[in-house]
This record gives sequence, C-alpha cells and structure tokens, in this order.
Amino acid sequence: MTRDSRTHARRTSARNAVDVAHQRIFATIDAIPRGRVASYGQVAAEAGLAGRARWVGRLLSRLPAHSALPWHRVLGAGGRVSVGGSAAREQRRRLRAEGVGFRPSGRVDLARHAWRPESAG
DNA sequence: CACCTGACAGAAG
DNA sequence: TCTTCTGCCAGGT
Repeated sequence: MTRDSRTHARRTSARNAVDVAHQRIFATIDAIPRGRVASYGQVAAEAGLAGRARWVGRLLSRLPAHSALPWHRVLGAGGRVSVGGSAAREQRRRLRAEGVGFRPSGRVDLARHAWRPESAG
C-alpha cells in the first residue's frame, strides 16, 4: 500500500462516518410524527450526537428544495421558529396544516406538541 | 494555523 | 419576555 492510498482510505472512512451520522439525523427527523415537533438539540441527541445541534441546523440548511424530509417539525429551543424569510412562513404553514398550534409569542406550544419518543410509552 | 460563519442553546441583564 | 453574550461544534477561506 502506498502512502497516498492510505491517506485516501483514511479520508474515505472519515467521510463514511459522517454519512452515517447524517443518515441517523435524517432517520430521527423522519420519525417525528405528524403534529409533533422536536428541537435541533433533541434531534441531535436522539441521533446519538448530543451537543451537535448546530450540525443538525447546518444539514437542514443544505436540504434540497423538494426534500420529503419533514424538516418543518424541527424547531429552535423553546419552540422557536429558527429560520427567516419564506422558509419561516412555509414552516408555520405546514405546521398549522397538521394541527400544530402557535402561542401569541409566535412559538409552538410545546406542552401540547413536543415529541416525546418512547416516553411513558 | 488563524479567523469567520451559522436553520443552536442556555445564561445574563 | 426580549436582547445580548458565551460556549459550542463543523466547515469554509
């Protein structure tokens, strides 16, 4: 094995590890039921990536325009819509369409809509 | 390596 | 309750 091929192998396995992490994040978001919401941090933790909330946000920010992923069910801490512009309107529209209520503050009512995977269940 | 940026989160004021 | 500051992590330049 040449030095270059080892370097390539190392980079490739690192990339695969990242891909696996991404898949876990996507799978977690896919698992959020209709009418429920989760925070970036919660998604990261569920995916086994505690402390990497920003990574989740980064991933969603790069999502293709017509992705089937229910990205709108992911919110900032405390139920805050964490995007701006048209994306924010689209997120609120989609959430309302599935029965998610907003408080006067503009935040989602987490007491009613927070996703609680496996909890009490 | 230094420095910046961001779909975050929590603490402070 | 809202704004600002800090800590954080991954990527980009």
